[in-house]
Amino acid sequence: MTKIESGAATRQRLLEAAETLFAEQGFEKVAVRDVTEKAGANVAAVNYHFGSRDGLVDKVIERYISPVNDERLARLDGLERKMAGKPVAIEEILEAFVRPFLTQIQRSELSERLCFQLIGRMLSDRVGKMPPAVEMQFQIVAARFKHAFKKALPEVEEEDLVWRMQFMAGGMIHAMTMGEMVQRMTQGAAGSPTMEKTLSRLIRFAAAGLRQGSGGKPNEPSNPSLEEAEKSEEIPQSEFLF
Amino acid sequence: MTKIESGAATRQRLLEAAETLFAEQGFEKVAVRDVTEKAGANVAAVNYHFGSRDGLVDKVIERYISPVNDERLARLDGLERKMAGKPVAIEEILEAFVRPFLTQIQRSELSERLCFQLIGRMLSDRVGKMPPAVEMQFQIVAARFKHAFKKALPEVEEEDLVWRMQFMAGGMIHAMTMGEMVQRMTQGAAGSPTMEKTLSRLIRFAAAGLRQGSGGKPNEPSNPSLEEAEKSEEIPQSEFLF
DNA sequence: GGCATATTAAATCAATTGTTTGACACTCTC
DNA sequence: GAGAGTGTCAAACAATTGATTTAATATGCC
Repeated sequence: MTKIESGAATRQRLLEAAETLFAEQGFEKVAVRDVTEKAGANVAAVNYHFGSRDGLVDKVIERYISPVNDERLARLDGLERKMAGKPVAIEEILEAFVRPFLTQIQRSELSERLCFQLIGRMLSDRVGKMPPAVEMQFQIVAARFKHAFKKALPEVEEEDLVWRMQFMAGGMIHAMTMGEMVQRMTQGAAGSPTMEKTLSRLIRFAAAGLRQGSGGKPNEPSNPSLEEAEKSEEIPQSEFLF
Repeated sequence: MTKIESGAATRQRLLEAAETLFAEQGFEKVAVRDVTEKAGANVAAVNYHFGSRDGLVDKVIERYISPVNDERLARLDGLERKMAGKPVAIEEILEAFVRPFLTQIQRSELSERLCFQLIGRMLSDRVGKMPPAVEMQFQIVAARFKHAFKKALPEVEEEDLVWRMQFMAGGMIHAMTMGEMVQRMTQGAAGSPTMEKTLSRLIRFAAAGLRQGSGGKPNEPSNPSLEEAEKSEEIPQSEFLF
């Protein structure tokens, strides 16, 4: 009687239940039983379908982040092809970097608010614990966008640029994470004109911070004797992540 | 024999052990037993000294955040007194907002890296779960700094300003949280000239983002019919937190 | 129909969790 | 030196955790 729905149905219900619960309570606090109960499945279902609790978490993350990173790269590809060697405008790079999240939010079955929170949690709580495939995606994304920014801002030295990108990413993540803010942002019902406005606000903010007075003098003398000491010592693998 | 050290000694050891463990593993993952074991105390010690596990967490947070907020307000007081009614420069407001964290890092017994991570975790994982006293501090800090920024940027409308401050805070928090980055940042041994440099980088980035082309035209028309609909509907308590 | 496979349900496991208890030791006061 | 007050300790508690096992049941292929 209860088995009319065969195969992937339960798996799908588990994923959706997990997404909601993870968004609401975080990845750590929700128990396997909470997920299976909400999904109307058995406790063993998670372990059967995903191998383990961590397997479920990884799948949820992958389903949400991978399309975003794909779209990021696709958009950047398009921009660079369009410019044919010329540097892409900073605002356009930023849009290619951030807008895919809005695409994902529209694609998701979750409410905007929950979807925001879910992605925000992924980007803040799960740094360094992403599934390997996603981790590799981030590497590529980071490298590609750094390259694009470097081309658009040739006068900014690399270390500076990396930090500015880091601040930019932080602003983006923080805007997603903050519950109150998100609510305020997503109150505007359906099409979310407020979400668009927030996106453009973020882009303007980050663009200004990235170029910092367009030209940008070499950014203060600063004694290079001390800080450059062990520059290329560690900094092994991951460029950085976001 | 083992009881020579009376009273507050164990309490102190518990706090220090907890700080280290929380910094390394996060507030959720470390068990009471981990703390007591590292502190060389009994399992019951945490409940005896702090009432509960949450009590310990709150105390750790309070010890680290309260002095920061106090210094923030004191610095802003000083700046405003100095300017005697005139608006304070954005860079100075930002420094009053961020530098107290560096002060706290120097004050702490933790290594710079761990201290950074600990504060970063507080600001990202524990939003909305701060102890009441700290929560109230944040209210005041947010209001005071918003007022100062508003005065320094009279042409920026309030909602815009709030978002820009939010992005700024996000960049700051993210910079603290990112492990790799922090390591890279704090490699420069003792006096941490790199930390100073990072601070000034953050300030320059945020200042540029906050003012966005100095003057700043009213920031795109944008249809006000849709978004202003339910402006003063919710948004009850906390301004926002960081 | 019948067999192999996939999927569920119920019960159970072992481990870990935060917390509590009651006894014991120490310090200080009267 | 009796006794209150404060810390500490080993032990145990009840609850929850992720995971596994066992048997029953549905599904697909021949």
